Amino acid sequence: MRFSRAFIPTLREEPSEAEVTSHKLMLRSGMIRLHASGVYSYLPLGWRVMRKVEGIIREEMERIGAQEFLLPSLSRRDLWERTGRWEEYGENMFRLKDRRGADLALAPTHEEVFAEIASHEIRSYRDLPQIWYQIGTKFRDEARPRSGVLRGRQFIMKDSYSFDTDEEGLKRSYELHREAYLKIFKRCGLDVVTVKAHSGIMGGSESEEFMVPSPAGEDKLVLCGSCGYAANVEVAASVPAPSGGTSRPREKVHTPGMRTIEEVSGFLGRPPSKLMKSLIFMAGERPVMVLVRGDYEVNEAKLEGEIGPFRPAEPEEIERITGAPVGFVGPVGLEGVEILADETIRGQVDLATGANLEDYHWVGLEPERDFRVDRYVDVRTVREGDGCPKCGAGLRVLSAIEVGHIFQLGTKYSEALGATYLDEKGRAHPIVMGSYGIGLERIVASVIEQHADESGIVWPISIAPYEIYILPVNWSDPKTRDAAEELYGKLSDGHEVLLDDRDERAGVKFKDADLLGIPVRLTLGRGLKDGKVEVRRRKDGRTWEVPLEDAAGKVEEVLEELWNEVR
RNA sequence: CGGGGCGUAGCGCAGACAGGUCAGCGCGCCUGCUUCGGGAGCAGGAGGUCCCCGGUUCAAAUCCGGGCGCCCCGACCA
Repeated sequence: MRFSRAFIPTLREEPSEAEVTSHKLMLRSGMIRLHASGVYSYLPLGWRVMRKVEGIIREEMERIGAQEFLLPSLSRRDLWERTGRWEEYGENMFRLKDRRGADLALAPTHEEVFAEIASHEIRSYRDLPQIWYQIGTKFRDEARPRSGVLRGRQFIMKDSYSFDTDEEGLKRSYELHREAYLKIFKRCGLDVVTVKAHSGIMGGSESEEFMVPSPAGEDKLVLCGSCGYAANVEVAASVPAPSGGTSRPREKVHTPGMRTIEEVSGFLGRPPSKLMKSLIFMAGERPVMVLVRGDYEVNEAKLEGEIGPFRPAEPEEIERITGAPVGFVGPVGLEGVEILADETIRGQVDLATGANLEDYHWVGLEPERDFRVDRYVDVRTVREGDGCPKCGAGLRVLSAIEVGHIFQLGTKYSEALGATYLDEKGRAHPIVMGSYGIGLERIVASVIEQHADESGIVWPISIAPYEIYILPVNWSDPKTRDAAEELYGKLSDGHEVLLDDRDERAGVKFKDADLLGIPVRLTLGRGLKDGKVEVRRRKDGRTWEVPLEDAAGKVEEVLEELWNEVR
């Protein structure tokens, strides 16, 4: 491609709308433009990268025997009602009506649609297993799109679905995906961490996420540096830091206006770890009190696992249930409400919490001695420095981007949609399903987050929009031009080459070349009078002066090394 | 959905909380000359419904009301 004819609208200044590195660079390099909040147009350069990623994914999916489909984005209401997700997805699903008033959704994912096909077409155990996939557009009306392409309302995903006769088969399909995913990320030049995850609205048992550590990420990842334990903070366990204290009789103290942990802690002169948070949640109509040590937060994903869907109680409800206003509630003497205590409360002495009386707190509390605990559970959010649940070493908490998620769904969808098969004895069983997703633009953005410097993007060779950037310093000089044209012709046979034939100053070309992040640059400039050209590697700036006639060979050599890094 | 910020030329911004002499700056774009290995210099030039609608006023980018859009924090989220 000749730069003079290419549509690559680079920006020399940072667009004010962008915050994170990948977003800024994707705009500046002319990969994308905003169309609406969370909705982007892919310009040629950006689309080239997306297609490279798509190609890698497709190869690895085909390698595990997956077959490509293309399913519709418009989806019938009744299908989603049969699995309960028409309701469950709520505001996050784009909905529309056709001219007859029939309800349709823009599909946010395709479990239902694939499962429905399976329900119609798969009849016998002989038809199984199957792995089906597609690469297509998903729609989710996110409450807050952000970080450019990282959380969009319209995005491209590779989603696949496995269909097996039993759990054992599911595990095999799941493992195939896990390995394929690791290859895909490796080939895209991404370092990922695999973590245990929360299944959420997808349902099912086992689920793992593929995370790219990055400050731009929205997820929190818990990592043990010594044994390798890794989990999403939504499900991570830990050994809490000890809090000490000595047993004493309980005592009611006057704490006028002291409601928050900070206020009570300061007023009573005791650390938050010697306080106890007493929180009221509503699981449907049923109130539940949750107790957790004052220096920890309740983890909503974990709590949902214990009590099902819930919401925090309203202030009026809290007062009705405990007789005290928010900030002064506690478990002592509380009847008719289930009391769950986080493990951080077990065996504690001298805790302080609300006395169910305005302006009063208890101190010196001990669980079971002073208040009832119906169940001990793990519902706290892990903190940096907590002990690893496996080896006890200190845990780290990092931000990360979720680039892939794999689920062992089981029979949730097949049962709801009647997707069954007949076994050898003619008995019907629900098909056992798995579902597996990779976000394409998240891969692209993550790669930029991991591979960029002050000057711009540093593409891994495998997904670079072009492999070689030929930079003739002075395009109006005939000798330079001839040499550039010759190399362009030679290298274009087998490679994707961008020839900067613009009549621009050298500085402009260098800046653009760095910004675009093409892995290998070939500069034709002052050395040319001695028959020399310069080969430069984008990632580390290493350069080689070589005779013009050896240039193509040297480029091939550098490219080969770059390819070796992503194989 | 709560909180905050913003919307003026293609991009980045000033002007507004003192209404008029306020349609501005830098970059980019076009023309010419010079320059030519890290976002050139000089000269000339094009380009704007000041987000939209309504109101106040002799007069509105500026004040008031309503709306739309974008970004950030939080809630939310496979």
